[in-house]
Amino acid sequence: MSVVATSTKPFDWAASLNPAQRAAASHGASDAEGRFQSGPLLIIAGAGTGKTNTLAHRVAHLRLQGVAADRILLLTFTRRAAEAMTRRAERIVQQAWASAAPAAGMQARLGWAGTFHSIANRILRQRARQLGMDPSFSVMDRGDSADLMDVVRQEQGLARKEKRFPRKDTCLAIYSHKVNTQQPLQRTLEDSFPWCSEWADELTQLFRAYVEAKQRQQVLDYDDLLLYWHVAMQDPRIAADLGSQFDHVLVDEYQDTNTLQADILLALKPDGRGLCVVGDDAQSIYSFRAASVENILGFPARFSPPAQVAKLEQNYRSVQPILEAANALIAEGKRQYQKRLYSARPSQQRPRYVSVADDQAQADYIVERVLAARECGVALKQQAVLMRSSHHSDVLELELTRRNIPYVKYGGLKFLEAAHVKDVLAILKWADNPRNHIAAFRVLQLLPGVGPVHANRCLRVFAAGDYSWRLLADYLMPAAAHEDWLATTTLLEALVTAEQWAGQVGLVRKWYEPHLQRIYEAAAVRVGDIEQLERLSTQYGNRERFLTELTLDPPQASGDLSGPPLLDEDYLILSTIHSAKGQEWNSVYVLNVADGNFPSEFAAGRPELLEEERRLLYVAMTRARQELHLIAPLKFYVTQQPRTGDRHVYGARSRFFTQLVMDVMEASAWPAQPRGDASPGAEATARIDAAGMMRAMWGR
DNA sequence: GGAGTCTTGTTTTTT
DNA sequence: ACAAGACTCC
Repeated sequence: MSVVATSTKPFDWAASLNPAQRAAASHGASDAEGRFQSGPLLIIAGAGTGKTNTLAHRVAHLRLQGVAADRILLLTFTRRAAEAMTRRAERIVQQAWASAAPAAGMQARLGWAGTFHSIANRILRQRARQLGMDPSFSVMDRGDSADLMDVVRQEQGLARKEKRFPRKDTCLAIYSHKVNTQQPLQRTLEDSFPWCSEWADELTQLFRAYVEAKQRQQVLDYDDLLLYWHVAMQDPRIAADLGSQFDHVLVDEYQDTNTLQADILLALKPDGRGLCVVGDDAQSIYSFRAASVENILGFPARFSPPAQVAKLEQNYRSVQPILEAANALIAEGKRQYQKRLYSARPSQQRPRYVSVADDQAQADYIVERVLAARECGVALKQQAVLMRSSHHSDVLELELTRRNIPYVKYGGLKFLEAAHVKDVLAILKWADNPRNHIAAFRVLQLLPGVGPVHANRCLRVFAAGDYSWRLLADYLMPAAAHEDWLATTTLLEALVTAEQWAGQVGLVRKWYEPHLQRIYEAAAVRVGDIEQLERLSTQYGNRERFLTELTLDPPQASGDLSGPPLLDEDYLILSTIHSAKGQEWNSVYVLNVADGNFPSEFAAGRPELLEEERRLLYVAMTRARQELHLIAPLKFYVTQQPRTGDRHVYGARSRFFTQLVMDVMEASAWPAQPRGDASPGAEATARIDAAGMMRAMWGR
């Protein structure tokens, strides 16, 4: 049955789209039986060109052409993006229906929208039996995965080698990179972890044991979600079955997918029919997560005839001078889909390249400009400070706190990484999956007098008793822990037998409070976090969902210690560039634009990484609507040094700022008036800090 | 075997 | 700055 309302009614579903967007959104046609069909499509959507709007319209178009909501699969990079897109599509569909009676039984909400990882989670739970796995598996976050890796690492005696063996986080990063790129381990080591390449054999052994440990405990890490999905797709029957479940598969941020994800898509839609991917190769910034730009560059050629390519170049976000600077920057990059962003919004103000003396001056400059902009009516929320890595804002954060300017920071250390939050989650995870060794191990060591040895012994007995909670309660703990052990097993019993989810976190909080007081100095702040966790928990239907969703979609922001501000409050945005993807603000300030940071010193010497650094800066610049400030400290401090340390480097100008790029910027120094004899005046915009470079030659 | 103290080494970015 | 590991004392 086909439901087509658009042709007969005046409502134009695509009224807000330009011709290029409209073509992309409506790509395809109904066949003789009225079924909407489309060949593979790649939409190259430059920054700010209305990508979300276009994709939402495409979804809406599919719906209006009669494609059922549960036959569309929408894969996005974050949960937030999926929700935004679904909501938008829904609104368009409903507007269309308002002007034409909807067919009975049509519902607007998309059933399958989310990140690759969360969709994998759903599919795997549905089809676990077919894959010989238990549908009640737990999903481990990064921290837990690293801890498990460490346990295995210790067991294998790798920690006590003559020469230093890579640490747990590095091991996990190597493992993850290897499985996501699907290349031989040696290749991963050479390409991305050259300082570990001598350990290939030991790492192979370690990873084998790590995989076995995960299976024993019925836990999956992030990578497993993709890996198991990928494995499932190798089975022709499952692949065909799943492929026919969806008529249309849409993928957002395709430039940041990895080969594993590309293979899953290809197995889902081998001939590309119904497949539509959207992205911008110029914004590919996740190679450390094994994302491969080649996915998007090579997409058309994976099909025959090749996929159609639609290009969106009209930018609706930024004023023209910002785009000129961004275009100039990216034009110097290597392989890419050529495009030139343009905008209808003029401005007399070029992006500013501001030289400042050091970190503190950088913070002062930003505070001054932010407050000035606010006086002119630009809310704090409309301004964002972006940085390469999370700790770059340390000095600025101090200054903001001192001046009472509220802010929220995205990226960097998260809520879930705090020890006390992990403690609370650990006991919930244990109750949810008795075999979860990592969670149990953590819980046991909270008890006074119980360290790794007792914890392990207890867990061995627990496993031998086939994970019987009853037997566990009888386990004899050291005397110091007797009382707390009773409380703990009572709590576990209560959690395991609880009929409903409501109240469980409350029980845990009461149990945990004395431990918290005992373990931590300033417990008050941490109590607040636990309460917040409790509030958060009420939004989920049951324990497993809560734990899984929290792992797959952790809270993004952390404010200062007073907790996240109320929604109606105004606050400044601080964000890593990676977390700023897809966002936009009126004024944008980019921190530490100097060589060694842009590009990062770690990228030096590796051309592909250098290109990614350029794209990273490009992403940062294209977040700005009206005003863009790139701040270049002449001297910036090296991190990871004692409080009194004075290690710093004299930042040469970033190599990305060639003459061509500088020509479309406005260079200045701040403060404008020299503060003293040695402070940089207007001449500080001189191209080279020769003296600094001489010193920098000799290291720190 | 636990817990507290000293020493040493350290690659950003995150689903 | 910070965390992991080694070392020491109970």
